[in-house]
Amino acid sequence: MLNRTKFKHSTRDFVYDSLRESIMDLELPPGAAISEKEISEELEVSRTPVREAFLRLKEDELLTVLPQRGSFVALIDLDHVEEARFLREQAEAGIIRLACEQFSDDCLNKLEMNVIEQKKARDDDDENTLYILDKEFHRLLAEGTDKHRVWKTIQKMDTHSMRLRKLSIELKLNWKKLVEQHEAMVEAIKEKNQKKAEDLIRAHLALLIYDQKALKDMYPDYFN
Amino acid sequence: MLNRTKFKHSTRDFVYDSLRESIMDLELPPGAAISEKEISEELEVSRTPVREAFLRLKEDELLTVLPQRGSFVALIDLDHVEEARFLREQAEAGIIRLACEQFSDDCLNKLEMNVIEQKKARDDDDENTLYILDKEFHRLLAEGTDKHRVWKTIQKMDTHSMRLRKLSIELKLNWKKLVEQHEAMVEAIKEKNQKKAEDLIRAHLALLIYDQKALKDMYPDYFN
DNA sequence: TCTACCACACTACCATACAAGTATGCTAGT
DNA sequence: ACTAGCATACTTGTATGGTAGTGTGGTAGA
Repeated sequence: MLNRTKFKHSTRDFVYDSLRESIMDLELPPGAAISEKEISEELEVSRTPVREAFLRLKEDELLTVLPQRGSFVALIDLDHVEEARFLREQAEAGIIRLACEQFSDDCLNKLEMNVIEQKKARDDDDENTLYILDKEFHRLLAEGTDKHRVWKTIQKMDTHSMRLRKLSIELKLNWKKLVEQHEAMVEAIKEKNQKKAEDLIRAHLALLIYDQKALKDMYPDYFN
Repeated sequence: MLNRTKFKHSTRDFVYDSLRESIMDLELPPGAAISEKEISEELEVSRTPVREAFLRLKEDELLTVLPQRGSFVALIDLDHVEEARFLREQAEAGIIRLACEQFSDDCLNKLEMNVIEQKKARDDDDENTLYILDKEFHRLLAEGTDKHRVWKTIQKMDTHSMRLRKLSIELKLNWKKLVEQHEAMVEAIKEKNQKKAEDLIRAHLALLIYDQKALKDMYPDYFN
């Protein structure tokens, strides 16, 4: 559980971050009923900031609010997952083409450093670090091409997909291949080979389509 | 001014829609200071739904909230405008490629009907209708490829761009060319020619980069 | 005249009270 | 036994009071 005092932000943000984290960790599973009052007592704040956090989560499609009835953690929507993946693929394809044109040496360096760390983590079988570095790699691409908001938008849509992934504990991503792909992308950017870079990143993101059907059979109550 | 009774939705939505419309129409110009109390008195509702509407507008980057100081209509951010256009271009390029693969006859019909109406409006010099039909055309592409959320996301990012456009009263879009492009796109989809369709829509969206510098010089206070 | 300080008005933030809609289970009547 | 209907305990929606932080203008003092 998060600690309120750790946040320099508002109570509202504290509640929002707490709930979002709980939902993402599936500590609050899809379909779970939560009420403003219950959460406010649990976090020892009043209903107002809780309510405001609820509204934000509703905007994020992470909470379904039924007036006078109750609020429920949103079920995982596979259409949502696919749309998020689709938008991400299109956006990142465009971003990496831009990167080939305008990436600064500084940005390129950061990217290369990141890949080096990825290799290290891969050799250490440190999947957690790899997960973080992978995310960071794509963020660097977006930041380096001045597409901060695009990145934020993509991340915001990626929530259902992230929960799906969390669901699949046994999911064994092929990290070796992922790291190689990242390395190849950096090469393509250095060569300013737009076509190659775009093809690489599209293939890369296609790997994120893992077996949804099996998961849906295993946890039918979590899907809509 | 909107009328509250027209809304079957909540007071919160009424306030949100009212404010959003005012901001988009530049009735509330960029930089304008508004307060919860002021709006609540104006719309004759309590501060709570106003506050909740403020928070949503903040999420949309349409309102800058400074705690204990005040809330201000967000200045137009040209970086924001470009990022929105960029994301839209990437997304719609992907969508139209999909449309070439999987568009149903029904969707294609709707699209053709839309273009016919566009031609009529063009011949009548009815720019307002053309504006709506243009928007509808792109929405049909997204809906027909089951990318409703992608469309919603793009629209949500398009707010700064829409205000910029509103600012340029004298902006004379070349509707004749736009309609022809739309027609050509439908042709490309019918031919299932992905490359042609994609090239067309990218060129189409590039037309939306109009003279930002002149506008910024004309209304320096509206930009950041 | 200039400056330091303070009172005041204003803000958004949070807590709480009340209103209104909904689901559920008990009870009275058949 | 069964059902209609109401009491009740929930829910979210709205209203309002109080708190703490911020900017400003006036004033007292040098």
